[in-house]
Amino acid sequence: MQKSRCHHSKSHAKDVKTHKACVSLVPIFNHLEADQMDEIMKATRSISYCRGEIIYRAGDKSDSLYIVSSGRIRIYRLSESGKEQLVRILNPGEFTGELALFREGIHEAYAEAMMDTNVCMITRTELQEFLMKYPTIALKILSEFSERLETSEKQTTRFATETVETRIALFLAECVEGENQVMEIKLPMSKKDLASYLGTTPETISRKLAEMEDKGYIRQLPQRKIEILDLDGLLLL
Amino acid sequence: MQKSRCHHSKSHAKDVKTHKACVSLVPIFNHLEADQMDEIMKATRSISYCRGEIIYRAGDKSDSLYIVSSGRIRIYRLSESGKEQLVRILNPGEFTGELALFREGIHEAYAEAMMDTNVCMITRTELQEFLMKYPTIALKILSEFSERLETSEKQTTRFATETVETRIALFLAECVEGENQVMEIKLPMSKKDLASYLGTTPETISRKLAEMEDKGYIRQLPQRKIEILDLDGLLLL
DNA sequence: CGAAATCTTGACCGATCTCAACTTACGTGG
DNA sequence: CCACGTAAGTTGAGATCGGTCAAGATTTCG
Repeated sequence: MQKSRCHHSKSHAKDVKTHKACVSLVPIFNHLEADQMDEIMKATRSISYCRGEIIYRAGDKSDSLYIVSSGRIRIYRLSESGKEQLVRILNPGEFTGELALFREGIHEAYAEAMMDTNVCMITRTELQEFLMKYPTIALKILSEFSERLETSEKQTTRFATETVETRIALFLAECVEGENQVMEIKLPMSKKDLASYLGTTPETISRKLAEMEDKGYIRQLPQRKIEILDLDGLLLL
Repeated sequence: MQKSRCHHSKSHAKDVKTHKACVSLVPIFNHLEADQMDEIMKATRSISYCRGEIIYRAGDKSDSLYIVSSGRIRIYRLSESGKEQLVRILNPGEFTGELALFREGIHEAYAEAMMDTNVCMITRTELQEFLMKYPTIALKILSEFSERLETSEKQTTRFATETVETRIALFLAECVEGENQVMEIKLPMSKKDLASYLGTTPETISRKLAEMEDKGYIRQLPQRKIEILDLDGLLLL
C-alpha cells in the first residue's frame, strides 16, 4: 500500500514557529496561557511523513498524541473480515492517538498520510503530567471526547437504520451546514473514500448522486464540487 | 410508550447504604479513598423509576450523571428518519448522562427503565468540582470515554462492512468471551432489542439463528439461552 | 504526456426487509 | 398462583436495495 520510503525528519527543536502554530491551533490547548503553551511545545517533537506513508497501524503500541500541523491524515479501520472503513480525515489542528493514551496503548486503527504531512507529537507520560497539573486541559479533552462519542454514536445509528441514499443526503447536508447561504460544497474526499466512509461502494455513490441530479436536488460540478439545489427535497428522500 | 405514572422517590439522604453501594460500584470512583467517596455520596441523590418510564429523552436539558444502583436502563436513539436504535443497556454500576455533561447539555438519546429502577444522580456542577479537586477522576473518565469511543467506532465499522449474519456471530462471540470455557450464554436482551441493537429486524434474527442452528454452530435453549457448539465455524461465516 | 487511479454505467444477483399469519412467552391483575 | 391478554418470536412469500463484476471514460499526478 505505501509507496515510497521517505526520510522522517525527527527534529526536536527544529522549527519552534511550526510547533507553536500547530499547538495553538488545537482546541484542547488554545485556552492556555502563553507560558503554559511554551511548556507544552517544549515537550513536542515533529515528524514528517510523505504521501501514502503509514503513520501507525492497528496493533502498534501507542504512546503519543499526534497533532497534524500540515497535510492530511486518513484514519481507517479494518473490520473482522478484513474490509476497510474510513473513520475520519484529519486536517491541520486536529489530532489522533488519543484513544490509546488512556487505554491499552494499542492502536485499533490505521493512520495514513494522504499527502506530505507534518505532525507534532506529545508522549502519553508528558501529556498525563500536564493533565494533572492543569486540570482544565482534562476538561477540554473530555469535552472533545464527548463530541466525538456523540458523532460516532450518531453515525452508528445512521448505519443501523438509514438507507445508503439517506446517508449520502445527510452527509451532503452536513457539508453545507455552517457554509452560510453557500449552496455549493466541495467534497472533502474522493468518492471512493466517501463510499468507504458511508459504508457503501463507489458504484452506488455514483448512481445515487446521478439520481439526485436527475431529480433536480443537486448539480455535480467539476472538481468534486456539488451545488445543492433542494436541500429539503434531499432530506426527505 | 410509558405505562403508568409512578411516584418518584426523590430522597436526598434517605438510604445512604444504597448510595454507597451504588457509588462504590462505579469504576470511575472505586479507586478513591473512603472519605472522598463519602464526599461524593453526599452530593448524590436517588430517584426511582418504574418499568417503562422514560428517564430522559432527546432534547431534554441535561445536567446530571445518572448511576444505576438497581434495575436496568435501555439507552436508544432515533435516527433522522425516526427509526429507533438500541445503543446500550445499563446494568447496576454503569452510568449515563456523561455526554451531556461536557457538551451542549442536551441529551441526544432516550433512556427508559426496563424494570423498576433506582439511580443515583450527581449534578454537572458538583461533578466538575470533584474533577478539578481530584484530577485522577478525570483520568478515569477519560479512560472510560476512550473505551466507549473505541467500542462505538468498532460498531460503526461493523455496520459499515459486515453482513447481518456476521454481526450476529460477532455479538455471540462477545457474549461468550470472558465466560471461561462456558459455551452457554444468555442473551442479555430480547431478540427484538437485539435486532434494534444490531441494525436489523427480529425476523432476520430469528432466521439467522435458526440457520446457525441447522448448520450445527449453536443450539437454542429455553429462556434466551444459547449454547455455542462451534465458535470458529460461526466466526468464519 | 502517459500510466495508474478514479469514476461511471450496465446487467445481474443475492441478502435482507416488509407484510402477514400464526405460535409462544410473559407480566399483570384478580 | 393461575388465567388472560399483550408483546415477543417464528415462518413464509414476495419485493427491493444495494453489492459484484465488467467495460469504458475521465481525472490525477509524477
